[in-house]
Amino acid sequence: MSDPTIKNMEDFAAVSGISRPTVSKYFNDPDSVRVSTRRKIEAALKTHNYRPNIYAVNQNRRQTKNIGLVVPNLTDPFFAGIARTIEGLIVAAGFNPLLLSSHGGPEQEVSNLDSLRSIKPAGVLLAPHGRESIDAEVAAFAEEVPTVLFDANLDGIGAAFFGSDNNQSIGLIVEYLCRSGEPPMFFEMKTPINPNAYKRRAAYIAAMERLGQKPHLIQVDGKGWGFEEIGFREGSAVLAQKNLPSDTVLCSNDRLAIGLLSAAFESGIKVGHGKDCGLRIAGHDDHPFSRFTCPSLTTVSQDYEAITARSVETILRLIESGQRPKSREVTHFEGRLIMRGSA
Amino acid sequence: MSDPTIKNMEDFAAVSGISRPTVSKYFNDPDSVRVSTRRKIEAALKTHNYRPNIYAVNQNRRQTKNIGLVVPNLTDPFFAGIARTIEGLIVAAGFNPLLLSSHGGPEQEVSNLDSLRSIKPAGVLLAPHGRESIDAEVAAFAEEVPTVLFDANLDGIGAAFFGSDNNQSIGLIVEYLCRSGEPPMFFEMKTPINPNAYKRRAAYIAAMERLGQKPHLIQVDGKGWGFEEIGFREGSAVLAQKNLPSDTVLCSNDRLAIGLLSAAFESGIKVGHGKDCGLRIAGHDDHPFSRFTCPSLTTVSQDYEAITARSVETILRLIESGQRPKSREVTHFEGRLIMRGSA
DNA sequence: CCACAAAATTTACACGAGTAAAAATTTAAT
DNA sequence: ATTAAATTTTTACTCGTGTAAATTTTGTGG
Repeated sequence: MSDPTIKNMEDFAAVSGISRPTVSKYFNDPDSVRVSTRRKIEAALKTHNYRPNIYAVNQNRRQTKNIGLVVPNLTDPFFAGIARTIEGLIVAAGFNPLLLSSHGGPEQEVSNLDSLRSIKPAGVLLAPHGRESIDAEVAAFAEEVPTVLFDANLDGIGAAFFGSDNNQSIGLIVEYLCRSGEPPMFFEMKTPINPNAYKRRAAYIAAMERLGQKPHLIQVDGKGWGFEEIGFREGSAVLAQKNLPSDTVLCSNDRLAIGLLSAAFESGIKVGHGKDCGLRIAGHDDHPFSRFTCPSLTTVSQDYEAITARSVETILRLIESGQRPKSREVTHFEGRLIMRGSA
Repeated sequence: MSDPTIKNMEDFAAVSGISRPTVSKYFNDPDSVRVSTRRKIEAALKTHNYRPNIYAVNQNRRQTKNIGLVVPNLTDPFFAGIARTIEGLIVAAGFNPLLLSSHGGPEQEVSNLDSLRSIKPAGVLLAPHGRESIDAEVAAFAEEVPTVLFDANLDGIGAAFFGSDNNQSIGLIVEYLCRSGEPPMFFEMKTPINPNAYKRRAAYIAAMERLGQKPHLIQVDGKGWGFEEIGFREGSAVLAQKNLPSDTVLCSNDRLAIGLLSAAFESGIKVGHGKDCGLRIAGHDDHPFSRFTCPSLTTVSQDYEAITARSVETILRLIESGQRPKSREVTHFEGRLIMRGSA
């Protein structure tokens, strides 16, 4: 199987009885050679187990087959799931995904983009942190490399954006909560790390006002990605004060809600929409674990199939066409209400 | 900043006033050149923003600076956390981590190793699925590339293994559960996907017998990595039958426990060690979310700092020495009991 | 069998470095 | 200033593949 005599394409071409340039052509597109020669090559491939040296290939190709994929935090199952899906789509398209996580924060996002630069990717899919401080660097990168943003938008940066319609999704759940009980307060971090959080805050306020309700923001301290911890710690403090204007809490995301759920449990407050419940809690994102909280979490699911599919399609089209799109496409997909036990 | 006139090391050497071979030397080890020339190069670097072409570099270097990191499933926050830690250590050592997840199962593990082959990594850290069907392929890979296994051991494969002492950790929690209430039943999948599960099963039986208790295995159906779902679905069925020999359940891992916790909640069974509780549930792994379940989950934490640190150290030493170790090092780290609300 | 198009071969150069050997230069020590 | 040691420069070759141009071979239709 492994043939130490075959060190390069030259050797392999020899044993397969085909000239090297034709073999090279075959590896770039098996269908570009005559079937008879293709069969010869593939026969030789079976006995001799050769593969082109990736580094030599990429040094000479005008374009690599690499597509970078940068997510803000792989430790968050939401992004892990998205990454997995996107990776699959990229592989299916015959490209090579390169997964990077910016869990270190915006600085690491920049450093990730820098790593990608040396890989010379054909394109990049980026879910940005969205800090003003680094937006300029992201913009510069997107000028050099075809880049599609997803999850979080940065105005005017990248060739396209695909994400959720926070306005619609938050509106959806606010309406549901108002219809089915007391109007919700909004539980969030004072200075959220996730750019969508700001949109959700605004969407909450807008929805409440649309419904003739007075918005009530509960903005807690805490930084970083330890949302459950923050939701728990700060939630415990919030629940301790007894003069809250509502018994319903809409959390900026499911992970905060999971922490708050835990805080309520520890505080002996029963959560749910039963008569004996003292608190309703809802989230946003339909986090993989939110089906299994106690009680299960009412939330809004993002249409991440659409987001991933369209993002990949777009970057592939961009790569194939080899040119910038005339206009920047911005698409927000609608969320779906997921009613469960907690609200 | 970006200088279109500088296309390669030749050009850069020209503007920095240093010869190309010396510049090359600098990039391979900045300390290998005289300080005066280093300063010249670094000055030029600031104005001209050049970096060596990775593909050309790797084509000619005897060794790449790439270290592959393969985990069974990045969607599992436990592995996501480990991957993050290991990535940091690899970067700190001046290497370039390449993260791959085998969520597709053993077949994808093989395909991941195959992808790594073309990257020609200096070394690989692998947390294997451990299916007999593919062990041979993993073994073959480990013969070609310096490989260290972690999390799950495969007999005799790879240069070293670092993982948890399931025997100790399961013994620990079984003893605790026996001491503090009814002896536990063991809740697990009939045919687990995770190789550690088999060790834990055996460890449970051994611990129970050591304590003079009769082991009771609850082996449920289900396949794949949807542990919470399996724990919930099958757990609901188990909890429905009222003639269980014990009110205490030790789950093979935390994610199953999370599902079971959810099942208990839905069934109206209160979980915990209070007098009014009908069920105690414990897990294993100290999953990032298990602090926030309701009630919080009693479990055993793996010493994953030690596992990650030693794994990285070992692969680095292996790479540096450039030779196979005389003997295969196998190290099991002890777990720590994490007592919380659920048991 | 001929003509013609399609595909393969031959030849040759390019890519962007690593690296080795000999010659020239700089540095530090005497 | 002299000398030896340490660096740098010069020169030249290597790695493995992409790719282009000219030439030859193969396959197809009439």
